[in-house]
Amino acid sequence: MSTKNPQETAARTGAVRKRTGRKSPAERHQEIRDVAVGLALDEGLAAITLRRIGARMGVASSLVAHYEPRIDEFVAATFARIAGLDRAEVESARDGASGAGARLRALLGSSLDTERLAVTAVWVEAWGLGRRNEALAVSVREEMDAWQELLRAGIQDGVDSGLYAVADPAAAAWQVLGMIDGLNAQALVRWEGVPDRREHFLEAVQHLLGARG
Amino acid sequence: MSTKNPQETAARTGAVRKRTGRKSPAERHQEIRDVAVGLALDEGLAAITLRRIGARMGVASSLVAHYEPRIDEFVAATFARIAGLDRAEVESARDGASGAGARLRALLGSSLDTERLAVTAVWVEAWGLGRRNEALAVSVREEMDAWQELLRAGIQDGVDSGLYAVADPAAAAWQVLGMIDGLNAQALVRWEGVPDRREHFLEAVQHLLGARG
DNA sequence: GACGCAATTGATCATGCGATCAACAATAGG
DNA sequence: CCTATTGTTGATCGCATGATCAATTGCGTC
Repeated sequence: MSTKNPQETAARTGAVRKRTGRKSPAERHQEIRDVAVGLALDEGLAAITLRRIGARMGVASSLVAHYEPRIDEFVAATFARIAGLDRAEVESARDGASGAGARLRALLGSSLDTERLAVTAVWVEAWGLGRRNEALAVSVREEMDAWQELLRAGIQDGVDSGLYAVADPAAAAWQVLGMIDGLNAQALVRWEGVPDRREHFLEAVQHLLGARG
Repeated sequence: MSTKNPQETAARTGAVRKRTGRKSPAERHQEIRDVAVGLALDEGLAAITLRRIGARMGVASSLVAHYEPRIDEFVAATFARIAGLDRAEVESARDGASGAGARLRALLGSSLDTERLAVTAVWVEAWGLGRRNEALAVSVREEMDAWQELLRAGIQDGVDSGLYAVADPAAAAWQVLGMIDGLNAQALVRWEGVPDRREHFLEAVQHLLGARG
């Protein structure tokens, strides 16, 4: 870039940027990313198209293409963003508790929160779409790894505290992750008629981890 | 139908039906259904389009449309067929064992069979597509209900035999189904690096059902 | 062996997709 | 104030989808 960023000049001159109209590249790019996240949460990953995003933000589809030239990778990036933010929320729920046992329970409990339904829908769609979008498949695997590590660390803490007796925390983490994904996917289709989801789940995990007492 | 079925006449006259060329409506319709199942297993539910099916069986897409006028319902029906056939296989595995405990183990074990990967892919895609295909969503719910009933009956048998102590077999069945779906979906993305899937799963279920001993 | 029913085809319409590019216009910098 | 940069548009291409329909042709029946 040989010219200075318009925003820098605006800041220097104290000019007020019009909210409508032309925006700085960084601003516009971020707006596109944000709109894509909202669109995916509202209508699914499949709704992420140049035209739908452009329409939602009142802009030509070609402008979206200008900032995101390869839609496949943009879909993958949007999935990663949604999954990452969601995971951060779950981590934050965990950090609200103290003690290895309570922390793991908070983690597991919030992972089954029905508020996460929209996110689960995105996950399920990503599993299916990953079949034909390699970039997305990569993002899905990375995000699953991150979740497994999150669970593994929580389980390991419990083992270190003498709460659990489990030979292979990593394997147990995969097992628990599978249960979380399955139960959430199930809730996506029928959230009714399956009482005590969390209760039974936590109990099953306790057994799985060989909880003492 | 005022005219007799061509096949009846062919049978009477002993004529040999040409494999290529014109076929009886029932024959053609069945062929279309079969091709759709194969296509979905090979390339996913999303591959079920008038043109893809027509191309695979060397026929005009309009002929497929003639027999299956609403593609959404045809996708739903194809999913139901795949899921139903798969479930029948799992039931058959169960019936190869005797005794409530062995039968349930056979059921659960075959449900995690890696040979079912293609079917799992169809399930995952159905969960996602069901969001915009109501007929498919209905089929998915029906098939999930059938699975839950399958598991519930197996668990109930165990309870009746005094093998398990579980207060609510129906709720336990949902729980186990969630675990099956989650672990299978997981295997779809990464079948490697997750050892002892079946082993740990069966163990977790034993605990969940309050197995004696 | 001719007739007529209906299985099958091919063409066509409207829609939506990603991608591309010349042209336009808003804005920063001199 | 004027110019150069560049954010932005609108048009267009090629492709795929579901749907529809008149025309064709294979085949059973009389």
